[in-house]
Amino acid sequence: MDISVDCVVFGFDEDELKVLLIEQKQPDGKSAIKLQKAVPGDLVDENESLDQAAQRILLELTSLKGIYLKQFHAFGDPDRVSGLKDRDWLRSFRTHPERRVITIGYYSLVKMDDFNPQAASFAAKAQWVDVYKIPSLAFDHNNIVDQALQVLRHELMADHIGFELLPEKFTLSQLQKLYEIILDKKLDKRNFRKNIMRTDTVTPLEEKQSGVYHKPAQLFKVKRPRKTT
Amino acid sequence: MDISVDCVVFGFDEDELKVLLIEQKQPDGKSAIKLQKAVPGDLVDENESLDQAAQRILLELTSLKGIYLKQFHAFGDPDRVSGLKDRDWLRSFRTHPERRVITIGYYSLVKMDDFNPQAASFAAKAQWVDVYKIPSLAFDHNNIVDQALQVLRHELMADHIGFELLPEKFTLSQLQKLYEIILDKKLDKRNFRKNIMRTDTVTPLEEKQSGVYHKPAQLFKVKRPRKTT
DNA sequence: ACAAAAGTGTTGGAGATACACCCATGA
DNA sequence: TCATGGGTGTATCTCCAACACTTTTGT
Repeated sequence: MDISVDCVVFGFDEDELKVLLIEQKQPDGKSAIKLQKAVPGDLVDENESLDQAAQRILLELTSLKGIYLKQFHAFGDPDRVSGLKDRDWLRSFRTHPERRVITIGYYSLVKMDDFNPQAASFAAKAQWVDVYKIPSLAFDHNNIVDQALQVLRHELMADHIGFELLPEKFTLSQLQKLYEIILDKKLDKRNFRKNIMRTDTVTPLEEKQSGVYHKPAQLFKVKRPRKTT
Repeated sequence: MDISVDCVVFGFDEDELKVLLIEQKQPDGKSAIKLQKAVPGDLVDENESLDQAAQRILLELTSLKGIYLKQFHAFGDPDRVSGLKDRDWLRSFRTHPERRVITIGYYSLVKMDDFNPQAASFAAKAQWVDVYKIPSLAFDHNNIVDQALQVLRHELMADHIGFELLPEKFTLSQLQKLYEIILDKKLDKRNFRKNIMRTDTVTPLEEKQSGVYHKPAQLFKVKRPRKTT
């Protein structure tokens, strides 16, 4: 049996919660394979831990280190790879195409700001897709993304990890919008601010927004160093 | 690489929260191997899902079906099997002793009442151990048990799964004691009862305790059918 | 009658919710 | 000066914590 790791990478662009999807790689020489979109993932190497494998995948794809990354579930149905297109792809791409693959799901939070500069280098193979408009994906990846989103919602409330998706400097309105989009419901502005302040994870900078067409907002940064798994 | 499933089986005996431990099997013919205690587990078969593997292990060991069972974490450090004794055991017992093994951790809740009748058949190889007095275990099983306990505490509060550890009929005092032992802190009797009643998961039976040396307690049963994963 | 656990309500404080107006800026 | 989002406080209610005495049974 083979073990792989799949990473559901979340990003946020002021307006939408996004997931990073790749096109499956085109096997050399063959071109008759129908490619599908998928979540980035790879087989675990002989000498790396699961966490390391997830980091490696993320690093190869985004050139970013020290990103929030967390294991959330193992997917091991014998028929999780059952689609015809999935099997075609495996046959032309894997050294052991018939081997069963069990995958460990990770989810990851990246600041799209840090990310975009690098985008050109892999733009052809990776793209951000609105989490609420995900197309049909390879293997059982739709299921994996769904579960990742559930876990993200839960951990957002429990551990206030939302900052991981925002730039270093952010306004409370941006933060609130992030919460609203992830949780998919509206929040009260005053109560939201009280709550965030009470968690004591955020400090105001000596700096305000500029160049906006309305009263400029106070900028904040995260207080405590953030966890990286 | 091989995949195994390990089950941390919790039980409750009115007084202590217990974990089911087995002695590692003695390989035929060889007797120089030092055996250690471990959590029950086995390699995943070619055609079963992870959940099925966990159920199979539990069934073989306890003859019980329909038990609460939940995946909680994958353990995949390349050196999670590093002890000398662990390697000795693998060498004499596994067909591919040097293969790396990644294990998926499950935890399970059983009613020790249902369980005890069968005990004789495997008493030699399995035993209940107080979760707060666990000896040194094989592989990384101490770590696995610790994490299972953390998850159990969390899910007890979130989903009120405590009933799974009690007999069909139970008193509120038993239930409270269970919570106190799992959470490792005392609870207020009146507040506890209010809380449980508010969850609306429990109904009184037309029956009371008997044969006790004090005021007999009302017996309750679970209201909603319990989940089995 | 006594020992042992069962059962039962109230009060005070903290946290959650609901809600509306003035402010600073760029156009 | 106007349009736009930024920023702020209070009243109410619900939830949680603290706390002590009476009841029923077996011995």
